[in-house]
Parts: sequence; C-alpha cells; structure tokens
Amino acid sequence: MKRPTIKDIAAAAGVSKGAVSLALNGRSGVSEATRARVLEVASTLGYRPSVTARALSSASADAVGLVLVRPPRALGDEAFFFQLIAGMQSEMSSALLLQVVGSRAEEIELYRRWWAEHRVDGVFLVDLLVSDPRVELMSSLGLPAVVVGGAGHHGSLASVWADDHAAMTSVVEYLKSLGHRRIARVTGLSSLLHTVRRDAAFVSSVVDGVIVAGDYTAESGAAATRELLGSDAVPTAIVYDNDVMAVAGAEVAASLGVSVPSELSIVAWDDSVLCQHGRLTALSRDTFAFGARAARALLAVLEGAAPVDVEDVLPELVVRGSTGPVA
Amino acid sequence: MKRPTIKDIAAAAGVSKGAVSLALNGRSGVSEATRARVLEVASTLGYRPSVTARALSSASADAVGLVLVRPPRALGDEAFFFQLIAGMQSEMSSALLLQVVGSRAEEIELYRRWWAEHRVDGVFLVDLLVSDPRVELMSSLGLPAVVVGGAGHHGSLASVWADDHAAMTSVVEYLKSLGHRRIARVTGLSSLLHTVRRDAAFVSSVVDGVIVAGDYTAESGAAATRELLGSDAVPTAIVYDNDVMAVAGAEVAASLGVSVPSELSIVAWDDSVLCQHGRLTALSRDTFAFGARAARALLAVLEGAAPVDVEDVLPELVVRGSTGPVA
DNA sequence: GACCCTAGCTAAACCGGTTTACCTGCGGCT
DNA sequence: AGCCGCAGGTAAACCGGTTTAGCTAGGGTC
Repeated sequence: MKRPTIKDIAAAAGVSKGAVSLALNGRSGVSEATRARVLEVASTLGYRPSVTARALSSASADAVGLVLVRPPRALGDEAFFFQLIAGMQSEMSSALLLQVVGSRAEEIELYRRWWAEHRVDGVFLVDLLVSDPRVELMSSLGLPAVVVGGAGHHGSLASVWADDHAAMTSVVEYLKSLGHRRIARVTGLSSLLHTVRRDAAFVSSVVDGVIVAGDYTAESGAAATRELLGSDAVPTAIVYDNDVMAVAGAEVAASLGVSVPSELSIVAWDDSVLCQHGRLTALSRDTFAFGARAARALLAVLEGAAPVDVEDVLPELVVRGSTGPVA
Repeated sequence: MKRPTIKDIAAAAGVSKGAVSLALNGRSGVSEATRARVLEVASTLGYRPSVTARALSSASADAVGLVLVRPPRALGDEAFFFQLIAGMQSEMSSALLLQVVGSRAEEIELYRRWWAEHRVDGVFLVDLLVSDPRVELMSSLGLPAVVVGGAGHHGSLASVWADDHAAMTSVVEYLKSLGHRRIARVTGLSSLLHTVRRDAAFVSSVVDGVIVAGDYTAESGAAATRELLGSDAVPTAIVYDNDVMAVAGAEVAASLGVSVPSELSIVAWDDSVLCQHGRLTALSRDTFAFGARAARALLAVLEGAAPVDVEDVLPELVVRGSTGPVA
C-alpha cells in the first residue's frame, strides 16, 4: 500500500541513500554495476520519486503555474483560455497548477508563494497589463516565466506574442477596401496591454473612427452596439475585441432591424465555433497552437535555454457573411 | 529575498521550532502569551508556511486534482469542462492541479502518484465509466474524492450528479407531444456511464428509436446526421449528446436542404452560447453551479464530513426554434 | 515532606529526497 | 617505499515543516 522510497531501494540494493540518488539521476559517483543494480531494484519495486520531497531540496516541482484574474463566472465563457490551456498541456508532461483569483494583488501574492515554496518550476503570464509589475517581479525572483500574448520583448523574459498592430491594420484596410470610412471598435478590458496596442493601431489606420469600451462579456458587447447604432453618426462597420461581444452585437443589430452586412459590417477578433456558426467574419488565430508554443517556450527556459521572443503567425482574416461593401 | 521560515520565527521569538508550529496551528501546548508573541513575530516577518514542506509530513497539500483524459485538441472546444472548472474555482481557495493525459492507464497512474506524494488533498472524478476502476482505487487509497456527473451512489465516495434518466425521458416526452415517433439519438462516447444511462432511458421511453454513436466532436455529429438523413427511415427528430454535435448536425441538415424544424427537429444536450445563437432547443443546466457544488462537496469531505450524494437540479428544456410539430 | 499531575516547553526524529564532506582502497609514478 | 589522485562509496546535514518523547517547574493532595 505504501510507496517504496529511496530508503527501501537503498536497503534492497545494499547501498546508501546517497548512492541511490546518484544512480537514479544519472550522475557520476557510482559504478555502472551499482547503477544497473539500483535501477533494477527500483523498477521491480515500482519506485516513483516524490516530487514533493524533491521540491523541498530545491529541485524540480514538476508543475508550472497559471493564475487567472477574472470573475469566475465570466471565465467559463471565454473559450480562449481553455483552448490555450489545452494547447499548453499538449506539449507538457507536467501538471498545470491553476488558480483563479479576484485581484491583481492576490495574483502577485500567489506567484511569490509558489516561488518561495517551489511549487512550480515556472509560470505563464497572461493578460499582460500596460507596464505590468509581474515582469519585474519574475526577474527579481528568478522565477522562469513566459509572457503569453504580450507585445514581445518584456525585460529578460521569454515571450510568445502576436502582432496586434499589424493584425488590426489589416482588418481596417480590408474594411476600407469595401468602402467603409466610419468604423467603430468595441474593446476588451482597457487595462490590458493588447487592448491599448490595438487601440493605437486602430486610431492610426482608421479615418473616422470611434472606440467604445467593453469587457469581453456579451452584455457589454450588446450595450456598446446599442450605443453605437443609436448615436448621431452611426458607423458602417464594427470591430469587436472578441467573439462573444461580436455575436451579441450581431443580435442587437438584428433586433434593431439593422441588416448585416448591407447596413452594418461586423468583424470579430478571435475566431471560434461561435463565429463559424454565426457566419461572422473573424480574425482567426490558432489559440491551441499558441498555447502549445507558449509551453515549448517555457520548457526551453526551464532547460536553461536563453529566453526568446517568439512571434506567432499573423492572424488570418476569415471572411464570412457579416462583412460587405458599404451601401 | 528569502522567505522567513519557521526557524527564523523560532529564533526571533526565542522559542523552539516545535513551539512555533503549535502556536501557529492553534493547538494546545503553548501558553497564550507565547502564542501571541509568536503570531506577532510571524506577522511582522511576513511569514507564510510552505505547503511543500507541510505536505511532506502528511498534512494539507493545499490543492485538489483533476485529470482529464481527452485528445487535447478536442478538449478546447468543450466549454463544459471549462465552465465546470471555473465553477469549482469559485468555491475553492486552493489551487487546482490539472493534467490532461492520453489514456485511462496514465490517469490512474497519476492519481496514485499524486496520492503517494501528497500533492493533492483530494480529487474530482469526471467522465465516469461503466464500472469505473477509479472508484475502487480512491477507496483503497483513502484519497478523498467526489464523483462529478456520475449516477449517484458510487461506493463510499461523495457524488454530485444529475438525473440523466429523468432528463432524457422529459426530452422524449416533449418530442412525442409534438407528434414525433421516429426519434434518433446521437451519443457521446459510449464508454461513459452517463451515455449508457441516457441510452437506456432513450430506449425505454421512445417508440421507434435509433441510436448512432458519436464522440462529441463536430465531425462525428455531422457524420451521424448524414447517416441518419440518408437512411431508409429518416427520423423526424434527433437528440444530440452535446451542443457541438447538435450545431454540426443542424449545418448538415441545412446543406442537404432538410428544413429545421418543419422537417427535422433538433435538441441539444447541454445549453451554451452556441445553442443560444443557433436558436437550438437545448437541455440546459448550469454547469458553473454544478462545478461549484462539486467543489463544496469535496471541501466537505476534506473537512471530515461524511460523503454525501448531491443530486443536481433537473436540467430544464429550453425550447427555441429548432423543434416543432411533426409535419 | 513526599508524591503525583499537568501545563509549557525543548530536543530530536521524521517525511523523502539532494548534496556535501569525508573515508577507503587501489593503481600509477617517482 | 612513499606519495598522489581518483573512483566509488558512506554518513550526515539540509530543505521546512509536524509530531512525539521527555524534561522541568509549579500547584494540589494527603
């Protein structure tokens, strides 16, 4: 019932605990004959090292961490994160320590604890803020980390990112080519770095633009759409920062009798089954692959490689039925 | 930079490590004066106990585990699990140790390891199989567990479940009341217990039924639908085991020129934004709340309460545009 | 005054590994 | 013979907690 420990192996093989440790970890200090015997005994006993004990003496914790700061209820609808997590797991043999907290302060406290206790070997940093304190924290703690979905080049940290600027520009250019001039953008959380970067790209490429703040929820998407369609200068196209808001916006348009795409064009950032079935034009990126890439980047750092900035492939605009030439 | 340990507190308070441990954990053996002094020192030093070290001497691991056996890529589309996880987290102050593996054998091996190493205090068991070996394993290991979405009453384990039989019956009765006689069912993975239970309920309540096996993916939903619509005896209604397959089925029907709901009624098991926007009639349950309930059940077991079977509220059939009277 | 309890604390073992300091024996070199 | 170096190992400390055995001083009892 009880798992064999290194001590049991030592006794069975007739050597000391230290020798067993050396043998199992492939380090020098024991003869090949002894090593073979130890490995033999270990395997017949069905030995598995205890990560818990190992983590205590500052070795691997066999887990990487991810902290999400969201109201839990809202989180469930954001397929993005689950896709990301699934992608990460596809490349990792270790477990993911996941916790959802309510505030940035708790998040930071949690990273400190996990680091202090060797509970994780490294962490993923998502939802990067403008001048995010976590970047500095990771460097000072020396906790391996990879920034996921930032803007590239975050201090000494590895990073996996997409070029939001180029992506936004391509969306706007596409809409322009259809004759749109008055274009609106419904944003995600304004505290996030990529929101700001998309804002900037939007402003610099659009002729007559208007930005309305949202927060990724269907409600905010609907509200923003109502506001835009009821304003003095109704836009002919709206770009939403995620799929949920875009679909909600399309519903509002339909309920107000605004026809899509003849009167209003709609573009969603991040494709999903939701967009596919709603026939929404969307900026598509492979979030699963993105997560997998992030995991590989973190593993590389854990193996001692120099942190790198990996730029994700440029998202592709998938044109469906929700966009068309301006009337 | 280094976290204060129990040793530092002992030194600062002028007592032994043991006394500090007793004081911090509110156990008897130290005077109130000493306890107060120790707590004082601990708080000024910003002490946080190391869960890693604590777990070694068989105390709390401050984490609960969840193992998912799925091809990672398919997982990302299953909003169900993420909703569930979000709900669990909403009720837990500890972290969730999550790992996706490829086989049942790996899953079992993982549970054994986590148990042996005190990496988790307890686990959630999902995707219950017909006569699932994990139930027996948990009992024999003495690892606290709660069965999520089984059929109630699993040995000595706590359980949170929904009455699939009653739910299926209510769906079939609803379809019958619309005049449907030839009804089809597209299932989820046939190895899962709730699939079998739904099958049984379906068979016992339907008059002229046919069952086609699926695996929750859009592809399998589409294939099953094509098969059904091309058969000798085309059904007038199809009940799908999840939202993804139902939506895919609706697409296939549309592409074959079969009109919904006048020629074919469609019902999805588990509601989601996907069903809402596809105007699909769906069996709706609050997965987030379900997860929250599961977490509470596990926490109760961890606190020593007797394991209970909690029956979830009966899923509610939300009628939308995809079901109607038979022509 | 002898005896026994008990509160309050300390020292040390323990959990399961890693790591360091040190010991031993053997071979080679001069 | 004397010395050095090294391979191959052991014992013990250490990581940061918990837990147990044991010690001491003080009070109550007869």
